[in-house]
Amino acid sequence: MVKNDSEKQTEEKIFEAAMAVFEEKGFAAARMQEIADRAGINKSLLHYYFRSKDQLFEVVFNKLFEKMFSMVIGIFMSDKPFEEKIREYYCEHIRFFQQNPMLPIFIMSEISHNPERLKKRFGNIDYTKIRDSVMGFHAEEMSEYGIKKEDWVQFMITVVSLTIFPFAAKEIVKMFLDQTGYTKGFDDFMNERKVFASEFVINAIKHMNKK
Amino acid sequence: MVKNDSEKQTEEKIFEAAMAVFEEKGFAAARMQEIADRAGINKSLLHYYFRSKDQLFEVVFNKLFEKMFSMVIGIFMSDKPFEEKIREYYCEHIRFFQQNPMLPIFIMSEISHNPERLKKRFGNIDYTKIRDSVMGFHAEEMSEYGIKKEDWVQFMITVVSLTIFPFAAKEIVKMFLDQTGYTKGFDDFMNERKVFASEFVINAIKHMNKK
DNA sequence: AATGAGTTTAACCAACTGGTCAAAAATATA
DNA sequence: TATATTTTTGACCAGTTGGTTAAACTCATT
Repeated sequence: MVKNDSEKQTEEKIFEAAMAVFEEKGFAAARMQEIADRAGINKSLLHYYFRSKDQLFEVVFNKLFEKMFSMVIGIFMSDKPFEEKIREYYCEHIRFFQQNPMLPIFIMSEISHNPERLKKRFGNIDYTKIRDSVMGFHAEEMSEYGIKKEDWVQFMITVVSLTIFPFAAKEIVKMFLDQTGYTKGFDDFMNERKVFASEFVINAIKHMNKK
Repeated sequence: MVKNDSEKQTEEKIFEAAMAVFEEKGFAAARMQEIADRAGINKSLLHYYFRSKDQLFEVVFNKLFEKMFSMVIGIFMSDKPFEEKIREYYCEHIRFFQQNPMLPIFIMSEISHNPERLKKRFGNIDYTKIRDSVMGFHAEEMSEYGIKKEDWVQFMITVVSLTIFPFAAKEIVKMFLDQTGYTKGFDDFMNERKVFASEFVINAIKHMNKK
């Protein structure tokens, strides 16, 4: 099978349309016809390039999961000083999700409705290396800040929660902002959150051993 | 129309089955036939009691949203000392979601896929009273802990994030626990989180004004 | 120009899905 | 018991959905 330019173009068009529709509607509510329409091609062509809806979804899901995953664990892979790292992370992290606001809810929703997909994805990959590098790397800082080793995962989940949740619950937060008379919009709120979350986390860990 | 016992029984059976199916599958993937099966009745009977799928879903959604909402803002309505309040909140909050693990992702997913539902629900309700009582009530504590008034919403979102996110991303967290060699299960992790989250938040706010 | 492999399309299909309806069963009313 | 009312059911329907297929089109190679 010789892949020429036009094929790659078509496949990409389909893939991008599929990403958009799946992310927007979720698997169950997504329609193959709509994907075809947005890609500007015939519906049969979807099945020509990707055999079935499930198969197309799987490719899309893996791509988007990778996108999200690498962003989320990015912080724990950098080698800057801890506090600087935190500030920089929240800054980048929030900026990224401002451009991909539906990504968190899409990933979480699809996984919770079909956990097998996650297991299938991660079953054959060995994350020992990443884990060790991440955990080993931060060992000094952990003890320096008084975070016990067994609380390491708690801490990571905590850091991540502060940005992902507001995006996942974006509409609820927006309503809340309205109700409380916040005049600026969601984006401004999240921009302010870059600083708030950083300072909050840094304050918390600075005094963990001074209980 | 005289409502006798059997009617109420049937209606309730339908309602509970609908709650279960909708919460488990989400609106788009939920099937009226499955709801009927779980309720142990004929499918036509669904339409007899609740005209359409949309209507049945709306009732279920409102019920579940109320359930979640009252739990989430519960903390901000109590009159105990701040730190005690925080500890108690995380304890109850996590215990509650351990019994309703799908609730957060269901609410967030459905709202993000159909924000109009939220607006419809809250459009005609005046939350000024709640807002004022909550915000007015905590005014002293806010200043005492050095939380600026404009950061109040940031703080609330932060507190709530720490428990809701791990449940919404339950499967991902579980995978993460496996990967990092955490031998105990998700429930144990969340039990430990009751303490971790409390101390984390308390540490953070204790030193907010001592920057 | 003829060939042939890869690409795109229109027409079509079987299964599913929410929803209807008239009849039957159950229950209340007289 | 006879009648009216409400509850429950099975059969059915129209629209939708993922997927198939055979024919048509494109285009490089000969």
